[in-house]
Order: sequence, then structure tokens, then C-alpha cells
Amino acid sequence: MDIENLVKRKNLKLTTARMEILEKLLHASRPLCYDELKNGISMDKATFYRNITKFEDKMIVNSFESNDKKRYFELNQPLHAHFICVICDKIECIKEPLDFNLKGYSIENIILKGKCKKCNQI
Amino acid sequence: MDIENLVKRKNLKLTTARMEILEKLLHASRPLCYDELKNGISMDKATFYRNITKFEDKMIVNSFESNDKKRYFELNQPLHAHFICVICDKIECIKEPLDFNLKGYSIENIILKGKCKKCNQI
DNA sequence: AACTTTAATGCAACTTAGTCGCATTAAATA
DNA sequence: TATTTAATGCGACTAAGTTGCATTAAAGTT
Ligand SMILES: [Mn+2]
Ligand SMILES: [Mn+2]
Ligand SMILES: [Zn+2]
Ligand SMILES: [Zn+2]
Repeated sequence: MDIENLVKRKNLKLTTARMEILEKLLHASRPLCYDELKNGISMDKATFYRNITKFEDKMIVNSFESNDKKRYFELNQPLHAHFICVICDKIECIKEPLDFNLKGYSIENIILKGKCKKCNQI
Repeated sequence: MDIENLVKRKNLKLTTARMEILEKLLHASRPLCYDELKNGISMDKATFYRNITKFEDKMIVNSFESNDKKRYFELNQPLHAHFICVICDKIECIKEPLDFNLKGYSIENIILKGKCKKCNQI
């Protein structure tokens, strides 16, 4: 995936701040929050949130809130659920397709909370 | 359901603050946040949150976070999903049983976000 | 390459849901 | 009624996220 085109196609200026955020998200295997993303990137907190909000508006990124009251971000992908463990707070992307047949609704985000495989068998 | 017994069975003191919170939740048809619950009840914010946390520990109440970054509370009930509309912010309890077979996980909370029936057809 | 326009940035101040310490009060038990 | 212990109110605090504003940098134009 080409970050440069991703940004320009949406009529956003290509800044180093934006490159840094998207580069990190591209190489992540799970959603990340500001605290995790800020390490090694240089921009101000306000800049980060303004950019991430713009990414969400332009459908480049999506997010959800976790147990710790922080927002977690990932590059937009086909809809899949996120599992948040109430014991160890780990966040997992769930690959298995879960189909809810809720007629009339359109679903954009699925969050499941509970005990993950590891914590469940303790 | 008898609130008095609900509280005493969990070895909690029966205070008017606790009665008021639980009475309101008992008569609600959807989860409520502090702002909604505080109307007509007299206790301090700190007291409210300390009580609601205790109720959660004792499995009398469960909660989740909505779009507006507030926690929403309801009396503990058989597991069911909550749908949060990203357009109108309405929160609905989903009656339809959604069964997905995520082996190994135990699921305690299901949150779906998207467009509700009404907002979806606009 | 310099010039212009416009959007992006940094900084500091702010907002707000929720938390905490501590002195006071009320519930349970004897 | 007296004693114990948990619950309450109050004010100060925390921390994620937001906003206003002056400055800077990206993209387009000459
Ligand atoms: Mn994911
Ligand atoms: Mn419900
Ligand atoms: Zn876990
Ligand atoms: Zn709606």
C-alpha cells in the first residue's frame, strides 16, 4: 500500500506528521492508541488528533474506545470485530467472519469484550 | 425484582443513594449514563461512581462506553448486544440472539456501532 | 527560484468524565 | 444506646482529547 497516494487521493497535504502516523499504522498488527503511536514520532498532541480525525473523516482510518478510555486506531480494512480482554486488556482483531443478521441496520464497528483465550483458561 | 434483597445479598449497606440509582435503572428501557441518572437523585458525583463501580464488581450492573465518551449502565441481564447509532447517538438493546462461535473466548459485552434503522434509510 | 495561497503545525489554555483523600455521617450489629 | 465500619460530600485532582491563535510549511503559480 502506498501512503503517499493514500493521502493525496483524499486531497490532503503530504506532511511528515501524516507520513509518520500512517507508516506506523501500516506496520501494526493491531489497533494503536496515541500513547503507542507517539513514540518515535515528533508531532504535537493536537496535530496528532487533528490528523487522525481527518483520516477518519476521509475513511483512511477507523477507531474505537477501549477499556482504558483511550481511542485505538487502525488503517481502514474490511469490517471485522475487535476483542478486548477485560483481564489483560489485550486487543485482538478477530479474523473469523461474525455475521449478525440485523435487518435495516448498517454495522460499521464491532467490539466484543470478555476473557481472551489465554485469560479464560486460568 | 426486589432491590433491597439485591443489595443485601451482596453484603452492601442499603443506603438511599443505592436505592435511588437501582430504582432508576430498574425502570429504564435502555442503558443510562450519569448525566441521565443524576436528575432527581441527590447524591454527589463521587458517591455515584463509587456505588456504580461497586455494583459492577458485585455483578449487579454492567456498563460500556458510548460515542460521547460516557459510560452507560444497566442492570445485569442475560447477554445481549447494544447498538449505538453513529448518526443520532441512540443506544438500543438488541433482542435478537446473535450467536457467533468464538471458541476459547468468553464474551461479556457486545457493542455494535453503525446506522440505526431510522438513520439508515435517509 | 521566488511569490502567493491555503492548509498544517506548535504551543498553551481549556474541557470534561471520572477519581481520590479526608473529614463527617449514617447503617448495621451487639 | 454505644460501637464499629462502611458510605457520603466536598474539593482538589487526573488525563484524554479539544480549541484559539500566531507561525510555518506544502502546493500551485508566475
Ligand atoms: Mn483490526
Ligand atoms: Mn441492554
Ligand atoms: Zn486476556
Ligand atoms: Zn440513528
